[in-house]
Order: sequence, then structure tokens, then C-alpha cells
Amino acid sequence: MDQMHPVDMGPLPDLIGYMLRRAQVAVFQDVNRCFAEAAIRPADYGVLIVVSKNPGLNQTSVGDALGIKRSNLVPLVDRLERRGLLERRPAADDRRAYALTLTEEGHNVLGRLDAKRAEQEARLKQRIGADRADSLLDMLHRLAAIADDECLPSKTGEQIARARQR
Amino acid sequence: MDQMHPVDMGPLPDLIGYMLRRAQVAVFQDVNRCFAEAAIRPADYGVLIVVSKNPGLNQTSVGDALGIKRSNLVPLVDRLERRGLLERRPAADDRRAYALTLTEEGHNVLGRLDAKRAEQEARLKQRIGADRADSLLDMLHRLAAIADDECLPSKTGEQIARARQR
DNA sequence: TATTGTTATACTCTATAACTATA
DNA sequence: TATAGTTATAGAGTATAACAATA
Repeated sequence: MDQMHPVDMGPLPDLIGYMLRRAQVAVFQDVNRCFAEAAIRPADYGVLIVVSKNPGLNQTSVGDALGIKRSNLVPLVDRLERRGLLERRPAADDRRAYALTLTEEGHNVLGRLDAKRAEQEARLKQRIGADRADSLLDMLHRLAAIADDECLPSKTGEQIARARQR
Repeated sequence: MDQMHPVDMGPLPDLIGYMLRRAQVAVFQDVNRCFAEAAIRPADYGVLIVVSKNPGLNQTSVGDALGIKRSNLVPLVDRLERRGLLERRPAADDRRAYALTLTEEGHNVLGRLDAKRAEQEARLKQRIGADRADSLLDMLHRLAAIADDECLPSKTGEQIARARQR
């Protein structure tokens, strides 16, 4: 039987956190559709972009930039490397680290995704009212900055963890 | 060694999808801090709100309202029931279904969380510029509505899955 | 001593298929 | 036949601890 009465969602539709979540899930589903044929997921795309813009960067720095822990970045980079989109090369100045670079195929894939991304972004902007996109992005940046405020970046999580052990 | 050069994020900071994700993660971390002492997570909060506003609703309807599959709702409701916040009672008109209701303790917990939620929401609004909150929520609703557009609600996922098998 | 990449592990969230008892 | 709740399971994503090699 159908649910004929609409469900009362109470304060949820007016909560920034709740609606951020619903919007993010919907937009990511849309992104995944756009990138499906290339089999590139949002996290993959972030890594490819950062490496393309910062060739030679090491894994820890890529992870920090994207909010991905270095231990979780390993299988992600493994996969991109196996697919021939990205290379781990020895870093010139630090024998512990890898210098990440895109392969030619990596650049090609990223180039093709660029058109799809632009098209999708235009659709999203039209949906919200194109003239409001800048305002939306500004607000999202301010909200994302909460993360920086609360846990001061004076110490890394690992440094804090080690300090706690003593 | 510190990363002295800022990492070039390319187009990511201008992408609605990317910034939605970063903002949502940051805001949820903040919510989790606010609700930590009650040990209530965002999904729990959604269930409690919907059940309090729609006493007697069954699990499938609660899940549909919140975008949670009914199979994933089971352990969530289990936990809330074990904690004495919520009750499964036999539905009057359908012996397959449960009528969900909050216990007195459930209402009490929700009441206490309400103050914290309002305080947190005020902080978020101040951060983005209080007069822009309505505009933000409107845009988030429009983006969340993508999900409804693309997969028409004329058939449920299960109906489609069954149809595909034939 | 600290950091890089790695492994192992655990926990949450999400998605699908199949079952039962009802409808 | 279809639906409500459940179970089992698999896949992501995320978090922590510990290790070898190097700084």
C-alpha cells in the first residue's frame, strides 16, 4: 500500500547539516553517472587533479590536500597505477617518498572528464540559479573551514596520538 | 618536513560537488561533537525526529523518508530500541508491520538534543552570514531534488530489479 | 626522534539478494 | 503477486596502530 500521507520531517529540512548530506549524496550520484564510463569515482578524480596540478608531489601531501589519510590513499593510488593513469617514481630528494605523476593516458582521461565535469557543473548551477553559485561556494568554504578551526593544526593527529601515549 | 608550498587544488574548490562533500564532513564532525554525550549519531537523530513527528509509522516509511534502505534500518532501530528510546509495537491494521513510537525516555533525549541542535545551527548560520541561511537551504533542496528527477519514482528499485530478472 | 609508505584491522555506511509471514 | 521486516553478505569509506626504511 502506498504511503498517502506525506511524512512530517520536523526540523530536518531546515537543518543545514541534514540538507548538506542529502544534497551531497544526490550530487555524487550524478557525478558517478557522469564518470561511470571512465570508471572514475570522486576520490579518484581528486587524486588525478591534485597530481596533475602538482606533479612530483608525494602521497602524504596528496592525502592531506584531499582529506584522505595516507594509509587509505595507498590502495587508491595502487588502483590508478595499475590502470596506467599514474606513476610512482622515486623522489629526487627523499628516498622514503614517491613522486607522483600522471601518465600520458592519465592526462588524456582527465581531459575527457573535464568536458563532462563542466557540463555537469553547468547543469547544477542552472538548477540553483546560475547567479547564486558564487554565493553557494563561498558558504560551503566557510562551513568546510570548521574542521580547521576546532582541531588546531599546530600538531598533527599522529603527534597528538604519540603524546597521549606518554 | 613541512609542505611550504601550498598545494594547487585546480578546479576542485570551485566544484559544487567537491565543496558539498568537504562542508558536509566538517558539519557532521561538529554535529557528532554536539551529540557525543548522548551517543546519538546523525542517522539516529533522523529516525528519532521522524518517529516523534509521525508516531505509529512503520520502518519502511521511516527509511524511505530518510533515504535509508529498510534492511539497513533494522540494526539502527534495534539499537535505539535496546537503549529504550523507541518501541516496536504491533501495527493495528497490518500484522507484518511494526508501529514505531518513542518512549518517554526517547522524548526526553530528543528534547535535550533540541537545545544543542539549535545552538549549533545558530553557530553555522552566523558563520555563513545569518541572512544567507534561507538561500543556502533553498539551493540545497534544489540540489537534493536531483535524486528524485533522474530515477523516476513510478517504480521502486525492487520492482525494477524484479522486472530486470524476467 | 620524526616522517614516508605500507600492512593489518575494525567500524560505519551502503547495496543486493533471499527468506518468512503476511497482505 | 506484492509488501514488511529480517538476515546475510559484500563493497565502499574511514580510523588507528604498528612496522621498515629513511630523514
